[in-house]
Amino acid sequence: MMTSRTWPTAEPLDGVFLALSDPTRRAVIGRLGQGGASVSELAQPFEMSLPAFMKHVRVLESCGVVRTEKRGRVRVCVLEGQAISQAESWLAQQRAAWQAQADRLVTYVEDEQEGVEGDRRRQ
Amino acid sequence: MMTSRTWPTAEPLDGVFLALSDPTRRAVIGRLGQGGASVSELAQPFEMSLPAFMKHVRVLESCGVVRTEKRGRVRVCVLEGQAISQAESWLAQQRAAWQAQADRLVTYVEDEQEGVEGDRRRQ
DNA sequence: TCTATTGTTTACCTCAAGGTGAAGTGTTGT
DNA sequence: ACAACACTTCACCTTGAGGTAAACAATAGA
Repeated sequence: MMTSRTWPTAEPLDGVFLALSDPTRRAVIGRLGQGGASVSELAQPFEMSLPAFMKHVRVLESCGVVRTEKRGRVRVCVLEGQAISQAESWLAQQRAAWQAQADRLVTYVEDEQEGVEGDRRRQ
Repeated sequence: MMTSRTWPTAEPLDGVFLALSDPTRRAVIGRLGQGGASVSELAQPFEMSLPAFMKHVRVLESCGVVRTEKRGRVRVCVLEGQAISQAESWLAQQRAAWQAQADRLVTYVEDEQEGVEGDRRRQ
């Protein structure tokens, strides 16, 4: 229940990745990649009540993936590239570290293999 | 309550991003970037019961981010690069689309601005 | 063989996520 | 003025995520 934790809860990436974990919200992001849109415009493809859909918008907004602004009675939503970029570069870093380590492993195994082959030749 | 949905629930990315939304699990991924480790080795830095930690491992495993294997009494965990790569490229795609559209917008505004300046010159 | 180590299972708790319907608020267009 | 529109708020429900404690394997090492 997170009574005591080594790191402060709710780091920025928590929210971004949580937001990305829902297909509705990923679809919204995809749509907003083509340009801004109103809430009802965004909601149109989904079989879901408006209040439910608004929650998704709020989730996207509160983690900084989407910025919204009220113009008259319509709320306009636009993508905010920075949050997505941060998530992307975290992933890139992890993959790079993993790849580097995997390469070292392969090199090590190849060296071992050479050793074995050497032994075989020596037989 | 997801009684009816346009897309099938539980797409692969759902699980991966959900897994990434927890700081404990991100830390585990970071650790596994340096190479494989046993569960208790991984759990050591965390103030958390072992069963609780095992759940995190299972989450990482069931979405394909981590592969585990039982050797004797110890369960060895290793990173599986593919799942992370897929998440990464989804994000890269979204950012690219957003950037392309943002660039088009800037171009459009610049053209408008030139028009205005032209009008100003004509005054 | 006995004991410590390393998980694993079980039962349980709490809270937040994602959804609903119904009623309310503020704008816009006629 | 007033009807239609585009949210917004409210009260509520169900499920799953993340955590606990305690008891139960199964393997490794002395």
